[in-house]
Amino acid sequence: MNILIAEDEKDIRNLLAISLEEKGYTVFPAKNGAAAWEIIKTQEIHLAILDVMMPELDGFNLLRRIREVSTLPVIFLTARTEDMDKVLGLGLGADDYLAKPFSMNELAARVAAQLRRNHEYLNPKEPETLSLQYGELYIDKKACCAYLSGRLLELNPKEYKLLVFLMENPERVFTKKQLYNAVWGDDYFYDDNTIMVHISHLRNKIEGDTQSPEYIKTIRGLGYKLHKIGGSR
Amino acid sequence: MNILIAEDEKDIRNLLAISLEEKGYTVFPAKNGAAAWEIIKTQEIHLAILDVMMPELDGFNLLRRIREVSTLPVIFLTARTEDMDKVLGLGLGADDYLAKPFSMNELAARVAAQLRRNHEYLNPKEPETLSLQYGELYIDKKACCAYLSGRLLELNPKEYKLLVFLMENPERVFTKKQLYNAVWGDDYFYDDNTIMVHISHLRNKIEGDTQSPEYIKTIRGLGYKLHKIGGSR
DNA sequence: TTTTAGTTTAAATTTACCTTAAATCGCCGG
DNA sequence: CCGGCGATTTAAGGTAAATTTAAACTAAAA
Repeated sequence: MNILIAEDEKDIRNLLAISLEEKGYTVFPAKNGAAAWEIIKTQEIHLAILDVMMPELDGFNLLRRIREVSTLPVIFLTARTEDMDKVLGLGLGADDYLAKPFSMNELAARVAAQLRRNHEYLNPKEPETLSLQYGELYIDKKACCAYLSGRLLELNPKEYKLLVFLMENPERVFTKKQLYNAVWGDDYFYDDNTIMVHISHLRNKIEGDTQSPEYIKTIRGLGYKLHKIGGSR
Repeated sequence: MNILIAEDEKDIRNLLAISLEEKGYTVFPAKNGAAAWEIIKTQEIHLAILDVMMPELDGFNLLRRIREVSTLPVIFLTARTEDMDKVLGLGLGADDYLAKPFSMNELAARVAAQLRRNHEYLNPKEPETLSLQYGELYIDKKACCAYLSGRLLELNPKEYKLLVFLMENPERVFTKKQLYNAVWGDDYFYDDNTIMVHISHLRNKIEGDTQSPEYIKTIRGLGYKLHKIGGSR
């Protein structure tokens, strides 16, 4: 895995580089945004760590440029909380951010999380299962159709995606945010309520009794999961 | 939180000790590496601040020795930049470093960051176990389900988190405050009673006889622990 | 015995969730 | 460019469950 580090302070840059190399990553250090951009154009980079404030080309504008051509995962570093708000506010598509001072453990964890996430995204589930089944539910992915007890369900696109995602990962609890991420693709305009309404709609179409759902279970305080068939509770 | 300070210069050592004690930490000062090592072996230390140059046993070798037995967070202090490079170059696993002279605020921030980080999950090296087992208790973290003797337990979110935390650290005594921080997060207003009530609820669900609990033991004056199976008291 | 620490229960409060309806968005045809 | 339609989001009110508070009780230490 190749990681780009754009950071103007030498000590921090070295600390980051060495720590990440220890973890087995290949590191490409850059001392300003312009140098970073050169590296991105010429190397295959899998994740970028950008300082917000840098000479030549600052983190914001570098990210903007990156986003014009790719969805490379980007983690922002910043010393000031106002910058943080700005990162979020601009909605430029930073995948994560970290306030200085931070610990190497923390950074390493975030890096691993981003790479893992991106990896899952790039290699979504084994050689494409084209149909899914769970109890009386059946999905034909080629035709994008869902059936309940052999009868076609009229699902809207979001409802369909939600159901597919849950059926691909049965028994596993997802937070609303995770579901939003999986179905909508990002989490910038995320709102709890949206997910809840869609879950409600979906239940109305697949559950016999929405009061005690057979398929989509609520795990209070956590999220939802596709529930084991025949299980209690 | 217990912090070890290994620093040979008396003035600096005292300054550090006093400042950190002011912030509410318990400080264990040592005037050389050998003394520090004795403290580490006998006390429960949560973070170590090591000077690089010390008589008897220098910071590098002390860290090496520490790393053979634990993942204790370590912050290095050094006056010379060459030492800094050495800290990094050796890849010994220092979590952070600080160049002298430094501000107390800076150090306090780094200390807090390390402790926070370490507290979030006590075993950052473990590749997160997805299931936990202890006696007749079993937890499936992916599905967020707890079972007793194969039967599903209906736990509330806080009860669930509490049980997970205890099962991830069996045999270790936690104060009520530590448990509270682990489950609720550090920055909520803490109240003894809350923890006690939740422990009570949890016991009602997992203990056959709440009068002589088999799993969650009370250690009077200290806190609670997940008790060794079959052990007495 | 007195004091302190822990347990338990029930009531009060807060939070999270569900549902419905209305508002908004985005696309297609006229 | 406009109107209409389906899909999606926002908003509000209701409800149930989880959490906290409070108080009475019990056991252990001093």
